Amino acid sequence: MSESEVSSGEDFGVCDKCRKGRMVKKYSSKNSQHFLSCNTYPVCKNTKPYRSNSSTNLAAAAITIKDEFTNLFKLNLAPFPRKLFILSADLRADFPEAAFFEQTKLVTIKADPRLVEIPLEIEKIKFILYRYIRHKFSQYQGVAVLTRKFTEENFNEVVFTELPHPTLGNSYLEYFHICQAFKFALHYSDGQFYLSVEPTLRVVNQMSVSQIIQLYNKPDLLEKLKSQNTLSCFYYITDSKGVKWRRKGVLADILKQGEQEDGLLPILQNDIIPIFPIERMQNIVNKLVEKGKLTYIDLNNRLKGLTQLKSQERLASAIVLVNKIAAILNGKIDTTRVVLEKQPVSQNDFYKKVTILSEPNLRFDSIQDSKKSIKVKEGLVLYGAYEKPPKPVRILFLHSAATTKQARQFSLLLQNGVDGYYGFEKHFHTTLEIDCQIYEEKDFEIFLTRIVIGRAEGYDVIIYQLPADPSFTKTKVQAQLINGGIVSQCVREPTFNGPNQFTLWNFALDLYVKAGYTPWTLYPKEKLPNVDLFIGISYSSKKEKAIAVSPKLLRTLACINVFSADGEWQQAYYNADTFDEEAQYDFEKRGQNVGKLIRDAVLAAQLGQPNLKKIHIHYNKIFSKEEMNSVYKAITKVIPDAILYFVSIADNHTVRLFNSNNVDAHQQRGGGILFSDNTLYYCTSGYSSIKTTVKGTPVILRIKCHTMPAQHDLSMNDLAMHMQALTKLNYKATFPLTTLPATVAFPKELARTINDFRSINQFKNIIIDKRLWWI
DNA sequence: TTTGCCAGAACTTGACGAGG
DNA sequence: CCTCGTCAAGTTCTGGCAAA
Repeated sequence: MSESEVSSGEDFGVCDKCRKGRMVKKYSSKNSQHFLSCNTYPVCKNTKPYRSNSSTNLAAAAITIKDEFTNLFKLNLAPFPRKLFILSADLRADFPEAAFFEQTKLVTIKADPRLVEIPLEIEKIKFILYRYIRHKFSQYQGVAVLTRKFTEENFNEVVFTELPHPTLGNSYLEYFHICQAFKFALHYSDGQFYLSVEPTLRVVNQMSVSQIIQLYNKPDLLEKLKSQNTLSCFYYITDSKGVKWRRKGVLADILKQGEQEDGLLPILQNDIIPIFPIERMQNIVNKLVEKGKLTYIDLNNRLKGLTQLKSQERLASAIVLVNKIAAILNGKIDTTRVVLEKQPVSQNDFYKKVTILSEPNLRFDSIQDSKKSIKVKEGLVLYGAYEKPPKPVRILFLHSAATTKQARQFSLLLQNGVDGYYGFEKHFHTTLEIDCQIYEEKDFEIFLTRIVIGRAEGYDVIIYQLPADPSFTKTKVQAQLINGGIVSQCVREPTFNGPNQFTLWNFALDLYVKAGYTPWTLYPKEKLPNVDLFIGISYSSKKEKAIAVSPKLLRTLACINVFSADGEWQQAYYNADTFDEEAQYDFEKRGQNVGKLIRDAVLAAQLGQPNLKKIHIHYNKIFSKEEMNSVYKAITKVIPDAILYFVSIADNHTVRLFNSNNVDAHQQRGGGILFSDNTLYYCTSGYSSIKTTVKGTPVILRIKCHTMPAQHDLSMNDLAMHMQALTKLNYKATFPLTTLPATVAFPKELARTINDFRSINQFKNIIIDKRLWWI
């Protein structure tokens, strides 16, 4: 070491050589680089290369961003394609740029008299662009195209191996390649294409073959590979155009071709990238540690810490990636110039922005409408529940003999409260009576049967602790009880063993709701605009658990309605339909069934609300045309002038919203953007006046709406208000809000529960009105 | 199975094209 | 017409943490 080193004073942990000194960052003027060295120098001469932690890189990459922005980046096409053409096979050679469309329909943007013209469709152009981007990536040197799951060769994701991870930093790269992968999606809004970039962490163990040989300390890789039956490898091949392609199945190829005459493998060693599962990586690390080759890294632990990227980091990663993509992408698809802007799009750039909506009030008394609050717990504490039943809620608590003490204690706490939970009566204005009953393990079955036969006379809800025998599952017991008309709540021993106030709160609310009472409703004076009735539907599919040779795929359609009587909102009706290949309902004919089911819901709602007209149907997926037509047909039979709003609500897309003015650049609850006349991105789960903690980056909802008939007093702002309100109707927890509105969350759960019952052959048509028995 | 919210992984379906 | 592979998109499961 020369004298020209300058210590920066930063600490980089204990020296792994002498275990006495600390590693510090120093600057060498000789090679103008930073490096790490032990501060006991010259006693200990340990040095390490200094790799700048990526967070600083990312900060530098974070270009100036506007107040409110998204993870969308403008993709400009100039001139904007006006026409699309089909490229026939015999003309392929004349259009080399179109070669990458080979696996799909051959479509090119270039105009040429020899080409067959097809109508312009945005979806088609999006498809072409998507292909183009992937194609470009695969050509770019230094960019490895990896797969979504690292065991197959899909060209779905692109990984920049040289990019360090913001949290792990570079040091990790010495032993594993921590790859920053991302998902991207193309969007089209108002004449403009956007690319959304979502970074996701992928850990891949990529080692060159020479490293493997070193690792196993054996030169005979071939033999080694032969013994690794499950080893899954990628390798690169170079095609005639000099393009590097990633291919799977190196093992098969090697075994097929064998060693070549010169003793070399048929594939260059450096082109092989073996991929191990994490468990295996961990073993390798352990071995290296034993050999003293590296300090121990608890990979799983490190990964756990990485699972939640805050908005700021997430966006910074995205920007780094977009810069890379832009460098690769900017160019031409024939005559159309493609340019990706590196600046994230501001929310103002969209056709319309949804400003933060105020938090709707909830009503906590069915008689006096002055008893309102925006917070659930506050409202319950101050005013009690919406319904205040005159008779006590009666519970039967079944528990094992071993947990008698804890169960009794739990019951007392539920009744009398602890910390911030003040007891059942204080909050719901109804007493809670709990009878504890001990069961012997071997008698549980008999016990259960006896309760079902007796119809649990005198009890509103049964709480049960599952016996140790694993054949009794929650699903099984719940099904048996509900088939006998008994509403139940399962509880685990750790839950009632020393519960905290939150547990008690949620549990008490659960009992109150399951006993059949409404804890709160929306505030009637803040009537939701343009809606008379909400209906939520959801499908669930699940493989039958039967031992049968070919288990059937079970599908269930559940339907909930939430309707208004004089502006007050409550869940009031549910129904579920099951599909069976042979039986009454065939999934293939779901288009018809969904119509029938929703018509029933409308008829039920009409009893309390004769002048139904505007009906919103919420769904977690995209509606098919068939479904919409079927529903429209069925409902207009009952209400000829009905206006239907088909609202699909998705939370599994790649678009995120940010706001640089907030902590971590998160988007608050209540904000959103209008993407088009009928598409809204809206945040329901960020920080708000009633939510003080947020983890990771808030997931936002994508709300698409179609109306039938196509007439329009449709305002997406109204839909945003609906979401804001409906996310507060979750009667499962006193947590003030949920991401998904109750209209979607409840049917989802109902459909799943019923499917669970069906998968163990415990399904009957359950008719228990006005009880949310499945939550 | 107190709950929900972020995550990731593994799985499935449905649409579609290629090829027999 | 059928089968199979590919790809996009959806579902289900699990973990860790915090909730007023």
